[in-house]
Amino acid sequence: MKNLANVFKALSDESRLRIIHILLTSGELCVCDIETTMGFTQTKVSRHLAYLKKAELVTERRQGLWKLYSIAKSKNPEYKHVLDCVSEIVRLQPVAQKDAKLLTKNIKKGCCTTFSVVKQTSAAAFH
Amino acid sequence: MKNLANVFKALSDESRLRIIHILLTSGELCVCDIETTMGFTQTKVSRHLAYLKKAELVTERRQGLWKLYSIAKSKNPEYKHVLDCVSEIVRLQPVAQKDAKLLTKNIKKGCCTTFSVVKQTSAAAFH
DNA sequence: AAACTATATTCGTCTAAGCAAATATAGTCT
DNA sequence: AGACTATATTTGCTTAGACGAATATAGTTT
Repeated sequence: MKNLANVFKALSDESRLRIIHILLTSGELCVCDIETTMGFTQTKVSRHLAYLKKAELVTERRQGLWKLYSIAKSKNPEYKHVLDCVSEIVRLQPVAQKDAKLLTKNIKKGCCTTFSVVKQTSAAAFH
Repeated sequence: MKNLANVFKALSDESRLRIIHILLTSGELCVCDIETTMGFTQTKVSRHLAYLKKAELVTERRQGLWKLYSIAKSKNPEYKHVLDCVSEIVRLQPVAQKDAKLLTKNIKKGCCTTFSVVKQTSAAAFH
């Protein structure tokens, strides 16, 4: 129960809801992509991601110099259900739609240029 | 979006989740029933109910000396959906099941004796 | 090794919110 | 009106958390 309360606490902040939304729509992102998309400072994004990770809503993997964050797959189907509800709601919010647009624009022009290269290289390496 | 964050903030406390759960299972309760069921002080229950009311998760109506609280019907179907998910999850928590047992016991033996009478009388008055 | 880059953590400050004890309010009953 | 009862609010205290600025860490490149 306490755990459930903690999950909601993690969701009780507009910045974190927006981060969750863009991670849901994009799959996986590095910190600086989130920074530029949301117009937040590095500290702020990093702190919120740490909070989400602690609540086990998000996981991270290292890719060279970058850390790639994505939505955590919960073992608990109930939590997954809640997360789905949340994303349904968040998706409809005006700020979230603005974020989504900015995100695709950033990705198209390669906001994280250096990383894009790495990404392609490493993706190629898997084949 | 801020509103959504506020809803989650209201859900981010174990005491409030328990209150929501017993309101979901019981329909409508006065403050002292919640007090005795949960073993909380009057101040504590009242404060949390005020918080839930502010978040529009709960409504209240006066019945003589008592105030009866119940889960608010949201106009927004999305929120209702979230609430449903929440109750599904909360229902499975051990504390919630203990609460549920205590609640039925309290209601059976008429924890709010004076009110039970009023309730019957007023119920009778409707026919 | 040293410079560099992406991300994390610490520090100092401010606000929100949790709690119990005490007090206030609003209905009810005599 | 005055005693009484259920609920709400205030007070004083303590802790969590949000923020930016500064600093630390860890991996990379030369």
